[in-house]
Amino acid sequence: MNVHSNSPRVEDILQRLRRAGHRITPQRLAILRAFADSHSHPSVDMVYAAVKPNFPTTSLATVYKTVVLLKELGEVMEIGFGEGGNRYDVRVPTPHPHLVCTRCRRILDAELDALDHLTETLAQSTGFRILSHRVDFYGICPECRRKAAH
Amino acid sequence: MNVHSNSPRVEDILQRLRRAGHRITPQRLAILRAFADSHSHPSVDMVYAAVKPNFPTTSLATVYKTVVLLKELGEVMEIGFGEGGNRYDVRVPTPHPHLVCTRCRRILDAELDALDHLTETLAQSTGFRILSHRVDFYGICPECRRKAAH
DNA sequence: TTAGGTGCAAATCATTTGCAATCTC
DNA sequence: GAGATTGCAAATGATTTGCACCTAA
Repeated sequence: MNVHSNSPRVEDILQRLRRAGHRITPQRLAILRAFADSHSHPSVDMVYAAVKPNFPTTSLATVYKTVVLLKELGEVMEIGFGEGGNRYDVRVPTPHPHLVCTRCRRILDAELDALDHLTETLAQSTGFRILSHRVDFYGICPECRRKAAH
Repeated sequence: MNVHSNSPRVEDILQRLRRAGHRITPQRLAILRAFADSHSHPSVDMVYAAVKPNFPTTSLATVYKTVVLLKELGEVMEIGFGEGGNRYDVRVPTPHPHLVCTRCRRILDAELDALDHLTETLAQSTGFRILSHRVDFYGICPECRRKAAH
């Protein structure tokens, strides 16, 4: 992705930012691009590291503030991890299952059609009004398994 | 539960502590009891608060150190929460689904027989070796729903 | 022009750690 | 008595906040 074109997802967010009365600063644009370009689920530090080379004056605090803003607008979903900081999903900012490799720390999206049905069953049997979920599977990704086998 | 008898779960853990060469200090005993007595999934602060009245000299650091020890021994499972600290499960210290009330912060265990089958399907379709999971449903518990309806 | 945004540095909050004093085995 | 454990206080690491300066609209 070159520096002068935005992905549809970035344009999308930019539009909503403007509509909500927020300003498009060069820092924000760079942070948005870093988020959208990241095919994994980046941490704040990863985004910061990706932004700094193109925009050396950007501060970590600004990345954090931008993340807060994007969370408020629902454009980013936070996945809480104890170690090494939270990770974020800009591509699919709604609850969905993840596959987390505990070796390389990569996070992949997973398909699990059965989940909706499961949620409903659980709601009925417990009386809970279920509004959201967090479904993460931890293990070793195919790549790391291959490496481990020499 | 009075101060002089231990639940089977506490006796269980005490035995394994001794067997692993760890000492049974009064602080540890009090912390273990607080963990086991708590029918919800307590945070370190909750355990600390429960221990202090009976054992005023106990320090937070000791509670933390005991938690580390219990985690290492597999007697306690940590459930990571960003806000307000992690929560712990001593009763069922292996991965299982939870129902989390976002209003009263209560955490309940859930039954979900379908999960094992689901995990296996996911492992096959993705090539991941799945070793663990974290399945949490967030919502409003029956009690909080009742209160909300006057 | 002027609110909103940035960046520094200091403040938080949960958790960990170093270490001398104190206990359990 | 020896080595593990405690408890204080200081260190850590992620995140937040206060505030003077800056800049997009």
